[in-house]
Amino acid sequence: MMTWLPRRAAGYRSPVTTSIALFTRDLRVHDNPVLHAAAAADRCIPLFVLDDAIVSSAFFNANRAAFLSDCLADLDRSLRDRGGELVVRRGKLADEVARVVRAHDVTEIHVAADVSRYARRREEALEALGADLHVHDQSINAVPPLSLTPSGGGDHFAVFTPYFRRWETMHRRGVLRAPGRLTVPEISGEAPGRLHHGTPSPELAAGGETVGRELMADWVRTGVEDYADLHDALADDATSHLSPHLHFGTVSVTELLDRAGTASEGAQAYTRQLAWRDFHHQVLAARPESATKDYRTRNDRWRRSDRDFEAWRDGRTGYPIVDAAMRQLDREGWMHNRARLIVASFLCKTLYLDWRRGAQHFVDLLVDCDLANNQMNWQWVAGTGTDTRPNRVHNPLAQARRYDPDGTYVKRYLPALADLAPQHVHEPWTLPEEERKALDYPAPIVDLREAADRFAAARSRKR
DNA sequence: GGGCAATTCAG
DNA sequence: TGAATTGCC
Repeated sequence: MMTWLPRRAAGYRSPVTTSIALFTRDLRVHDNPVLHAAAAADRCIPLFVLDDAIVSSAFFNANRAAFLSDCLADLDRSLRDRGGELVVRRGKLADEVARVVRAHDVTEIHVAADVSRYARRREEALEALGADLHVHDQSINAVPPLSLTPSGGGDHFAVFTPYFRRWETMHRRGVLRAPGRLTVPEISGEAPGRLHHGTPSPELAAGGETVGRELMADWVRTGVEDYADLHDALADDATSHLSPHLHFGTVSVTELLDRAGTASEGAQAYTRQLAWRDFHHQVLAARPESATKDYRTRNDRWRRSDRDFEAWRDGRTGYPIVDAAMRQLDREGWMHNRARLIVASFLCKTLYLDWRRGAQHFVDLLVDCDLANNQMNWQWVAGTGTDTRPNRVHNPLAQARRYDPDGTYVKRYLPALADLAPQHVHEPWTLPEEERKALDYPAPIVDLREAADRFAAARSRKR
């Protein structure tokens, strides 16, 4: 038998350093601590593993698969511009990384920190591969979950405002440059193919860092200053549309906060929204069971009506503001934030159906769907979350008149109502009999007065 | 400085 | 209504 030294035998030092930059939810070359550090090695392998565990989970969907495909293709182009490429593998993450480690004498693995159980296991598995593991600042939040606790004790904040006061005082790291040239060992040479995972929404936005950075640039230049005034105006759609980019890390939240600044009222309001994201992440990190269980139960005995749920899901409730929003979700894989609030409240408070069903439908369609934000916002609306006013009900008509006064938003997604005057568009049942019958639009499935009474009665009975 | 009541204020 | 902070001992 020939003498053969294991590569990682004690005392052995490879003459060259070879790193893996393992991309996770940071699919960008700018302001990426992982890539920045990994690129300092002699050779660097930018790697993304499409983990079977994620692809087969109930939290993956066709829209996120399509968006992710865009992200990987764009990342590959950016890396090729720098002399590198993106290596994409599919399978069990640790196995795939191990294969690359063995095949290319990898000496160091760089990855971003993350608090989810999945991510902690990933770290353990990477630790066992023999190369030095460098876990960098997490990229998902501006302030990492569980790094702030109330001064009076407790492992997390349960109310937003005191959290935000502390959040604002936290130091943020500086924004990192994209690496210049990369030296990647001879490896695969093939651009990542598209991932097929069902049919995406027809008007799904494109993904990728290039698109994300353009959106960010436009947003900080012309959008954010009006955010305070316009963020709830449904028809204007004057929100950033950056949520899927924040989810996949094609835009860095640290860079975004830096560039948005706090000069205008709009920038301050927007910063607050980004802090809500971190707030929800720290709630779910501390109470992971809140993804499926009431954070604070109100002992609701939710109705179980498939008929009502399906009418809501398919945009056939007879309330135009609700139905338009559900059509937007179907068409774009995205929904205006104010509309999310309205439809969620309609499901939980008006129809009195379980928030989990609604949350799961969002998970199934939203391109930006983030578990912590989705579940905790649903719980907030349902009154089982961190809202300190658990009985608050959003009246869909009041919301519609206030945030879509002339019905432009409703008409955009419900062409059947295109010719209605503003005073009828949100309540087509007020039209004269014949005109109403001529509309291809259903009658309301529920009476708001009765629904409010039902909710109040259910809540008072159970306290 | 720990523990408690009072106070403040919340998407 | 209840969480967080503040003020008091």
